[in-house]
This record gives sequence, C-alpha cells and structure tokens, in this order.
Amino acid sequence: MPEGHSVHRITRQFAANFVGRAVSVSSPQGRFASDAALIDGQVMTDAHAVGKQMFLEFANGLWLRVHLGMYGAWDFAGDIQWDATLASANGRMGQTNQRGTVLPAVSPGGSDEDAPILDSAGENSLHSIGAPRRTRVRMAESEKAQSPSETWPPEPVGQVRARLLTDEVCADLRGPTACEVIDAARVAEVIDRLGPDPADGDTPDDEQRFVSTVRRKPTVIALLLMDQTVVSGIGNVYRAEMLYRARLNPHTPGRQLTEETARGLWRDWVHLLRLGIETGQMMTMDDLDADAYRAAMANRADRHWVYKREGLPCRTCGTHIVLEELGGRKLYWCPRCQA
DNA sequence: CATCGATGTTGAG
DNA sequence: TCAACCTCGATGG
Repeated sequence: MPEGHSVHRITRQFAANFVGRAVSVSSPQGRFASDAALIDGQVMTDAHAVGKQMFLEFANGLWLRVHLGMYGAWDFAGDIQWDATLASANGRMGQTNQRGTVLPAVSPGGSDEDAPILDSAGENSLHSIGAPRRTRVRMAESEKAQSPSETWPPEPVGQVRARLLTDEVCADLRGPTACEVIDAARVAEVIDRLGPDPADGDTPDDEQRFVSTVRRKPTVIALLLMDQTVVSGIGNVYRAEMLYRARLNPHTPGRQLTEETARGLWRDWVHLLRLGIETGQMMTMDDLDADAYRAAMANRADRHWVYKREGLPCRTCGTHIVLEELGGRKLYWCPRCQA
C-alpha cells in the first residue's frame, strides 16, 4: 500500500468532493453490502485520516473506516474537484474534463505514484490512488466495451468492494484490508491505538510522544518506525529512506538513540510526509542537486537512496546496499554510511 | 499464460 | 513466525 502520504491525499479528495453531499453507498461486489446500507443516502460530514487509516463521517453519526492494506485502491471518476493543496507534479492538477474522465492528478498513467513526472501525456483516464497504476489498460478495455455514449455512473470494473457516488463524482474501492461502518466510539478506539501523525499539523506534543516512546523501547529502530502505534503512516519505503537520511544503523535499539537523533527522525518524517502529500511522490532525495534530482524524477529506480537498491553501489560511498529480512519485511540499508 | 511479489495488517499456531 | 487476505503489474516461459 501507499504509505501515509497517499491516504492523506485520498482523504483530501473526499473532503473536496464528498463532504457536504448526499452519497449513495453500495457494494457492487457484495461483501460490503450490509454495511453500505447503514450509510446509503446520508450526507458525508467529515473526511479524516490518521496514518494509513481513513475515516469518513456521515450525518447519522456513523463512520466508514477504510484501510487499503497492501494493494487496496480508490478509483475516482466524474467531474472531480481537485483539492488545491495537492500540487500536481506534472502541472496538470486541477484540470478536469467531461464526466467519467479526468486528467490524472499526478502521473499520466493514472496512478498517484510511481510514474515519471516529466511525461507529458495527457490523455483521459480514470484516476487511481493507492495501488500501482492500472488505468491505461483498463481505459482501453472499458472504452471498447462501453463504446459511444458515456454511461453514468460508470459500470463497475472488477471487484468493487464499495462505491461512493454523488451526482458528480464516483469513487470505487477495491482490494482493501478494512472497509467497515462503525460508530464514533469505535473510531476513537482505533485512533487511540495509533501513534502521532503530523499530517494535519505537527505539534510539540506529537514530537515529544514519539521521542519518549522510541527512547523507552529496546526494539530496534527499524521496527519502531514501522510500528503504527509508535508513529503513524510510515511504511517500508519511508522507513528505509529515513534511516539512511539519518545515517542510522537500522538495528540500533530505540533506547540507545540520543534525544537529538530521535527528534531528527520525527522532524524528517514531518518533512517527508508534507512533501509526499503535496507532490504525490515519495521523494526522499529532495536534497540532491538539480541534475540528480532530474534523474531521480525521470526514473523510478533512481528515486531512492537505498529502497530496492540491494547490490547497487551506495550513492554516497559506493558500498553495496544490503537487503535483509526483518520482521517479515525487506530492509534496505548501507552498512557503511549507516554503520 | 503462469507465477511472483508488493508502499500492510491480522490472527492462528 | 507465518499464512491469509486480495489485486494486478512485472517477469519468465
């Protein structure tokens, strides 16, 4: 799954397009049907995210909780109103065209991530946020299938767990780990178990909470950064990159970190998350010079310091980047820079 | 065309 | 610790 930045982008799209509107909620696939009935036709009153979890509130006091898991994704279609805070990496954010199609917010391929942003293609496509790109092929297929006149709402493609539909916009959810309707008390319970998330404003309190939690634990920092009860929103990519940026050995126990180092990690997350939300890209090499930055933007493989670079020379010291398994996930790091 | 793996979490053993 | 969840692009034949 997309890490915290993507979920916040999606949440802003819901805020801009669904909050204040009556929403028909259905489950074309069926597995969400009984929950959907609980909020079907209600006005959406809030859209909120903490880390990788999104909460949509409805006028009857119930909430839809969605966690995309590893490969969940939202597809938006229709006359989409782009949230002005979401900059477009290719300069096309904000442009929309006729119903059923929309110019992608970030990458021409229709994904929110993962594409060369110097690409100048601008063809219409459904806009998918969350999972790897999918729309190019699907568009071709659906255009074939539905031919001349556009249908509204669009025919569900594949397994659509949940569909949220206003007069203007259709949002389809597929492949989520969690999609359920819960009450406010349950929402509070879930959020209680989540670590601080600086996306909606970093507070000294959040920073202190992170720093003291980390510095209390014997667990290695590589695991703590991925622990959503310690800090919300960090996934495997940001984890590896943050540790490299801090030149920190992933196996360092949390309690061995200096206060300064722990604060530095928090502040880097604040920085990277803001950058990720704004651009839709997991830019972790933002402090590169202009040439390297261009190369990083043009090629996905060049975008990170260590993530998925096992066996390749470290960009700083030339040492081979190491891949190891930790807690069932892949950890990438430079054994020299992060000694 | 079949198989693998992925930006994640849960729950069984 | 590991399989299950559930989807699809990448990879190999």
